[in-house]
Amino acid sequence: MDVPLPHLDRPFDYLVPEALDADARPGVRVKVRFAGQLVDGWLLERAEASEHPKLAYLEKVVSPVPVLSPEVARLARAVADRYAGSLADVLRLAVPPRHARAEKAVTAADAPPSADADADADADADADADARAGGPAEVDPRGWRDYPAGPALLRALTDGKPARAVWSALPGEDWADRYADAVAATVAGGRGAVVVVADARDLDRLDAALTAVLGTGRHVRLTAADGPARRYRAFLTARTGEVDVVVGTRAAMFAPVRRLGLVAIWDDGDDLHAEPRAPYPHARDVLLTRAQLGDVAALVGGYARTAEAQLLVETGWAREVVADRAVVRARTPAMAPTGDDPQLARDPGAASARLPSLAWTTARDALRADLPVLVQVPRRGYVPSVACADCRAPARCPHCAGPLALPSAQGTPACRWCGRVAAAYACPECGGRRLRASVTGARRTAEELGRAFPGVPVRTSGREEVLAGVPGGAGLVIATPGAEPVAEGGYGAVLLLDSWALLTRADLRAGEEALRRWMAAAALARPGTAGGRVVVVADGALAPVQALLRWDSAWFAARELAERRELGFPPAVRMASVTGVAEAVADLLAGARLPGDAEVLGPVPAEEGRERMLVRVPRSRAAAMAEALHAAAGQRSARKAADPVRLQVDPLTLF
DNA sequence: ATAATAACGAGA
DNA sequence: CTCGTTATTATC
Repeated sequence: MDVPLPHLDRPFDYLVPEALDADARPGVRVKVRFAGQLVDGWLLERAEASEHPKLAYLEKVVSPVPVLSPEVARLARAVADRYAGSLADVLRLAVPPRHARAEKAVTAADAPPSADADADADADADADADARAGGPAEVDPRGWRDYPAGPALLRALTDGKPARAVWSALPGEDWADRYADAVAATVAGGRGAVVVVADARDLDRLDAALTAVLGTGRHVRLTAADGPARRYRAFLTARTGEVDVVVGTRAAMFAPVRRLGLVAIWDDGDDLHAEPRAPYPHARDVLLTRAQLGDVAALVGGYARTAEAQLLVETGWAREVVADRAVVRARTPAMAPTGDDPQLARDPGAASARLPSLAWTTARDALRADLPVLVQVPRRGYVPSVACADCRAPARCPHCAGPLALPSAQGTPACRWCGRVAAAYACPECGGRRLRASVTGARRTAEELGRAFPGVPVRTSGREEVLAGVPGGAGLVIATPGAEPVAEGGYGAVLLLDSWALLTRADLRAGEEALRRWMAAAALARPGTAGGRVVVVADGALAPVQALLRWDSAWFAARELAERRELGFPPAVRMASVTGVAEAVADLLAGARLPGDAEVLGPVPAEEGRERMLVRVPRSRAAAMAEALHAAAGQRSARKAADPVRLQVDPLTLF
């Protein structure tokens, strides 16, 4: 039933009229009379009989296309259960809104949707038989040879084995090519694949890599950004079994793929992988659930490793695929931190750009060698910098003249470049002591750096315009995190300027996120042996900085996970947040039959007028907690409690 | 939203 | 005890 009310989150039986008998197959959208009105629903299965005494008739079948595959139906139920949500909410995410014209186009071109699209088991058996007969040829492992476990992973994919890998990509790695290899290996074994990436740029890159390996017509891209018609069309192409490889952003995580053999996610730490609509599932977890339910291989990869991925490794659920230290060392650019740089601003050029001296000389040297330089700066609005409230002069660090910024509304201003706290700031222009927030984005930084290096072309890549790539040759590229273009031949230097802003965020994942962004940028530099250098403006003693310098995010993730175990934070435990007005939150928790070892923490203030409580249980109690919260939400919705409560399991931010 | 149903209380 | 009204709850 396509109603989000939690107390109606169960199947209902209907009679099928003679006229609809042929169309009324599992997976079709239907309309039924429910509580007096017509509502949308899903036909989950046909049955001979019903327990229910008086049944109503199905009103109509919206479309004879069984858009909901059995595998996805099962997955959606599991995801709803994990996230204390309703099946209807998950199905809304899993099946894109119907687009009649697109449907007509696909089903007309295709043979009418046949039942054997769902004959997954039989097809699997065939594929397995092929594999045993020594049929599918091994695909060339190419770059996977750099990782000792790589070739075996590809072999397992071709053999249709449910291998599970956590992959730490080397700097400079062409991850899209490696994912294309993994997909090709799966396809060679007669199975399909679903690959999820964070944004459109990553998708374009993966799409191109797949086209190079598989040719055209073997895969389809599925993303909400392509618009409703194209999205639905792509969805149907997969659903009808016309293609069995789907790549996309998180909208693709539920993509129906015939004979699914591999689910993969790239850069699972990117917060774009978290679905913002109820029940807020994370693409990584949806894909892993899918792998678990279906005997499907899973690949979780990134330059940086998340604590969640580390947990997969430590519990033995997945195997790590990492390069040997010698290979890592050979591929890593020369890295240097510049925390307390005594040389600061002595150089006239550095002074004009207000850059730490090491950053400036590194950039200068790369430009002289006719190599491009990447400068990573904070996203506009991400961390507001501050100006004098009286004369509007930008507030500068008394030590290094870097921009001051406020970590939060009530925080003390500190320098974004050297990290020093400016507790007793006084404006050098007018002596004012009050500060106001202002914004210094990538553009401003670009102007300043452009002046420091006259005659060098300056490009910016950020929110408004994201560059996919830049040519080799001397040039400055100013990019916000996640928008760094790939440089032909690699960057000669990468400067990471937003360390302070990243590291001081009051967030459980601040360190992990900083490392993730640094590694994503540093990965675009040439190896140290080819002159590539990375300067991170941060204290070299900090753990995330250490991890970057050694290119060892596995070490950092293990440390991070250990810390979260100690503190009792996800993913070491399962948490749920309950958000709403105070009475509603209290009401829901009072009605929830939580497992005995559940801890209720809070309240912490949330958006205006609301508060947030956290429920924490050991991972073994996760299902029971979700069930209890969902049931409690059901009780509330059944008695039409006025104030809504938002339930989030493993919310991305905890504070 | 709406209909069935339980609960309640006043009057016979 | 019955009838009429109101709260409750299930909705095929």
